[in-house]
Amino acid sequence: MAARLSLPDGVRSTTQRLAVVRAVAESSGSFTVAELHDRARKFEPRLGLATTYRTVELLRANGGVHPLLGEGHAYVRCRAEHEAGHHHHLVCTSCGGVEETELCAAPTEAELQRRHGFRPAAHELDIYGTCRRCA
Amino acid sequence: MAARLSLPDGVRSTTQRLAVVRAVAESSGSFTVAELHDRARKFEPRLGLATTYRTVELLRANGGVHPLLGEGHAYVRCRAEHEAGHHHHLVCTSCGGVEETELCAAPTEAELQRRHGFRPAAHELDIYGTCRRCA
DNA sequence: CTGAGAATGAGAATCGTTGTCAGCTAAGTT
DNA sequence: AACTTAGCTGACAACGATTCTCATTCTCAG
Repeated sequence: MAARLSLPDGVRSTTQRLAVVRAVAESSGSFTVAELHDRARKFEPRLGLATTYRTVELLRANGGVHPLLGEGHAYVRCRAEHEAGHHHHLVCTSCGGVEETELCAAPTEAELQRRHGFRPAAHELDIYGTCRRCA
Repeated sequence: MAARLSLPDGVRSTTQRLAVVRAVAESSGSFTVAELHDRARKFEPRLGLATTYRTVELLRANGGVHPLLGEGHAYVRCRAEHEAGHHHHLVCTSCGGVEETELCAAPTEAELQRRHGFRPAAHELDIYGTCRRCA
């Protein structure tokens, strides 16, 4: 089931799309579509921003890229990367500080399927409480 | 501890802000800032959209409201629901729909204490994926 | 009660994203 | 290899959500 980073079947393989795929493959962490556009221009300088959006949407539908919560922008991140650098947030309600943790727990895919017919792709967990310093 | 739905300390309590807080308190599920603006106008018809945005930002910083990954819109939702029935959200990245679930999992308090010295009080889990209808 | 400065409404400005359309091109057909 | 045509593309207009500006209003400490 390895959703390898590639274009979906049935679409044409153009230099523009290949440039975007290559840029995603070379990127780590999360990035905006505009940043991706810049990077992909190294491979195909005539690449337009609209085409970048269209290709990102293709990859998203194909599972190669993930939408992320951002600061007003639609951030996106390579799926493999998403599974690697997985982390959650510990938010201190006293000082407002945010810490990251790799501790993770979530309902299983099987459970979500059975109870809700829902196929999970990603999750976000924010834990609120009191941090060490404020305790 | 109970993060009651209220304005942060140090800010002035105006009828506009109170109208927004009241509208959030009465809302369930997710909503856009524009929808919130409409609802809050019942209490304060002269309320402006910009002020609604400003107040939502106050509440967000204060933990009263939570941004969700939506269809390009910034969804927010009331966090006071925690006191009623504990539940989490299944957000469909295809149609933007939000479903509630009682399925719940989170790192244990013991683990959080040991690894981070963090004392958890509440948590939020948003699961993103594909809903039954969009599958 | 008063003054200082915080908060507001209205609407312009900004910015990310999507739509439009004439021209271009991949890829199957002959 | 040339032909055909539906799928793609870039440029830029359009759009909608969010933020900014600023003159005016209002809160609240003193």
